[in-house]
Amino acid sequence: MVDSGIKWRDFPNWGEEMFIGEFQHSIDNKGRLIIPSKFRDDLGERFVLTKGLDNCLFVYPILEWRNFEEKLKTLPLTSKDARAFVRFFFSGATECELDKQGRILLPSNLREHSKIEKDAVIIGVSTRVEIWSKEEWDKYNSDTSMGYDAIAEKMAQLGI
Amino acid sequence: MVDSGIKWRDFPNWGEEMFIGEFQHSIDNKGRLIIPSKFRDDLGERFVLTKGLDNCLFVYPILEWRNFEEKLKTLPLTSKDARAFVRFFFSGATECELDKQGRILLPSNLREHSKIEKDAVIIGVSTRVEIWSKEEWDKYNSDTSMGYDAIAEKMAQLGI
DNA sequence: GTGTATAAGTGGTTGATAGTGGGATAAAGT
DNA sequence: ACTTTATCCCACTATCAACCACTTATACAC
Repeated sequence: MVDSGIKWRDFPNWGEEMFIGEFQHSIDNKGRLIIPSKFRDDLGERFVLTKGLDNCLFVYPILEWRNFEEKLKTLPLTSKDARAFVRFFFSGATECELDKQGRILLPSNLREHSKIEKDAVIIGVSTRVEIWSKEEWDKYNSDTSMGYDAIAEKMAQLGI
Repeated sequence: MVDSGIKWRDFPNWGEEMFIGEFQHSIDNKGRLIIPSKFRDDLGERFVLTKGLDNCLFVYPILEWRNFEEKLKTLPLTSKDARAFVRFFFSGATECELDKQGRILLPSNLREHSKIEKDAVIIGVSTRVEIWSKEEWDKYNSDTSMGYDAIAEKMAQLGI
């Protein structure tokens, strides 16, 4: 087989990327945040950052986002809830690009939403990456930390 | 990542413009408002500005507006609500153009409708752009912000 | 282990562009 | 004609993106 020079990872979200792991980085004084190198290939050159649930930020590869967009577009303009839902995600989204050092610039509205002051935690969650303020992440983990028994029970319920 | 020369726009499903993001600008003393540069290309030189729902203004690229018009036309003339809905959008509509610095002049009836005094928030919402008074946007977000549980539920419904 | 090479992470500088304000000019309304 | 409103153009400033230099961490050979 001739090597075209094109690798599967040149197609963001092509294969079965799965984001895993937890990384800690801090925001520099210009609002830039490093994306861990483990995630860079699978996110691609450009990806979408949006407001997420529980005060974190979601990072989606472009194709994943387009998929999401298409679904949002089908919601009716006449429903008040739908308008709020759609506004939340679209207004909270930014397309971003890595600089040559593998960083992105966090827009101020997203920084506010995620309450990130200085230290951030970046975690891989299956098809997306999430960005948390360290404080919020710690709080979340202590608040919702189920004991291992509880986790095991939940897993059993889900048939794992 | 190695640049394979393959760009995202080479993929199908690129075409349609999608507005995303949140920007904040103020109206100058001549009543002019900056349209964020990210939106300018997709809006084109001339576009349609009209009254929107929830006390904001809608901005549609010409093509999207025609689309929207077609949908409005299909509404039954026999329904009182439908007639009001149609009048609302048509009567508020103005075609406008950017000046060379990328600004528009807000007609006074629309300025009144949106209650914009000084600070405005411009957000991308899928196929349209919305213009809010900062006060109204903040109020909207605190009043109607759906809880994360509600958002999560909606996401689940959409299969995201 | 130690030393070296490579990659990842950090910080600052600079040039380009977007945003902002205002004066001059033109068009429109009275 | 005169006032008002809108458009054009220029100058200034803030912000962002590209670039460069350096430090720290990781991988690998010996």
